Amino acid sequence: MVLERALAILDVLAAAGSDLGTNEIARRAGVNPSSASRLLATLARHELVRRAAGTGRYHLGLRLVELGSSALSRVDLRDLARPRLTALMEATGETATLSIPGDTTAMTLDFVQSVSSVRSIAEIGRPSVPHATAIGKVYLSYGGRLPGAELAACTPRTITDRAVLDKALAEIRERGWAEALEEREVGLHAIAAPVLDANADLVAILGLQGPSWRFDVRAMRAAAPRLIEHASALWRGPGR
Amino acid sequence: MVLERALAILDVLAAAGSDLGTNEIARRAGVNPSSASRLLATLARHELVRRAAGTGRYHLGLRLVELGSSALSRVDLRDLARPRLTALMEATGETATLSIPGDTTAMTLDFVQSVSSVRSIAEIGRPSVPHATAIGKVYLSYGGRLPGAELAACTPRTITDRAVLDKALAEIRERGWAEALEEREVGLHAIAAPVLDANADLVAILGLQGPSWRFDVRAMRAAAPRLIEHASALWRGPGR
DNA sequence: CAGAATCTTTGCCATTTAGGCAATGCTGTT
DNA sequence: AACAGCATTGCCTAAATGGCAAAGATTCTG
Repeated sequence: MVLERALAILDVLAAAGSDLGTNEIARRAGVNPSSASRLLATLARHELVRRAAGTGRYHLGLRLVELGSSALSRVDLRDLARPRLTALMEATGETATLSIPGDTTAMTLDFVQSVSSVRSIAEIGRPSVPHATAIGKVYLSYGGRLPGAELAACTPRTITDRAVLDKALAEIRERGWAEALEEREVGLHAIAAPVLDANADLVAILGLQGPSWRFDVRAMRAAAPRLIEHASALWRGPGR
Repeated sequence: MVLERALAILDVLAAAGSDLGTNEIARRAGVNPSSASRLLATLARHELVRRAAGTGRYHLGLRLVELGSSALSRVDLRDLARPRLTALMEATGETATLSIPGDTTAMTLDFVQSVSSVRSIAEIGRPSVPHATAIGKVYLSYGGRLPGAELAACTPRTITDRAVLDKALAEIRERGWAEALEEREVGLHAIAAPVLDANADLVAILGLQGPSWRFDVRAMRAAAPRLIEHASALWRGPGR
């Protein structure tokens, strides 16, 4: 039970943009201030959180950077995928991403940013919105479960109907790649393709994303075969 | 108490190179297997750890990547330092690093890798050995505390005598930069300089490192003024 | 292929520990 | 200067924990 609370506190701090005080944390995490105080003291002792020198407010600690980095480094997939991400970015001019499936969503592991001055941003450690992104739809198509029943609308074009989504997922399985047209963010287009292992289990997802005016439907369709090629080659990749 | 155990488990998993089973984790973390089993179940529920599909063994989970990334992003110092790291790397040809001080050591936040084929490796989220690295010595010189009394020898050239170290630290404070000559790793030379805020508190550390045959004492001395310049300019940097 | 040896999980129970309340000491604001 | 909000600490009860032991599952070995 204490773990849950500690986790809630960490989540609150992760979600907060700025440093927070004990009471504020307690309120947002739904725990008693006294519990928060004690938990924070323990967390601080292990540097999972850190209090700012002057204000006494808390933010996430460096130990988490260490643990996160350790969780990342386990996945040597990144080393294998790096050259492919670069190749994809150079071929299309758009940002290429590598994600891996988790229990509830897929998460960005690595990316190669577009060199264009107008580029779409990617961030390591950012989870996908399963039903509203190309990566997320690949995740759902190949075994990912959708926890909640309701589909939140991120933009006017987000798929919010379960039946429509299921149909799209089936299509993706057939075609081998997914697209998302301004479904998570207005002005952002993306495609994604699964990396499957010998058992046809989903081990990773390659994605491409760019501004909708440049990375339009034609560009997406044109890039898809190359994306699929790299994705399917990734598993067989060097040494594996 | 449960938090400590959970942390111990995470540490074990972070340290382990490969996935581990419940018993093995319990043994290494010094907890009862039954406790480990229950703790792991809780941790897995929150995706702090994840069990491999086939084997049932555990490794660190993606949530940690998210939290670590969140802890990192808080520090917009990276954005400020990026161009300086690049400039330093281009001027010297060696790997430039940005670290920030924690409670017990300094940690690498960002780096720009040398373009030379022979380059020294850097890694985000790696803590410094305080007494055996240039970065660590800057950390100690400007307020960092040294927890343990004993100084472990990483190489034959590591400073293991407390008095010698104290003298070196005093010198660093005077001179404004630190050096490490194969003290953490044979064949690796490094220098580092503090980034101080208005109160002369240590907010970050810039470092340069390279192979000893190329980044020799002369090259280090030559690079030092430029490093100091960037480090002291960083705090005043754009917008701040 | 069978027996053995681990490994993993779960029920059980005494003990420890956590969590809420309330009180105290602080900090910063009007 | 008074006050409101914040952070911390005793205290006590209730609940979660951790060790033991046993059962189920899996793997190794002969």
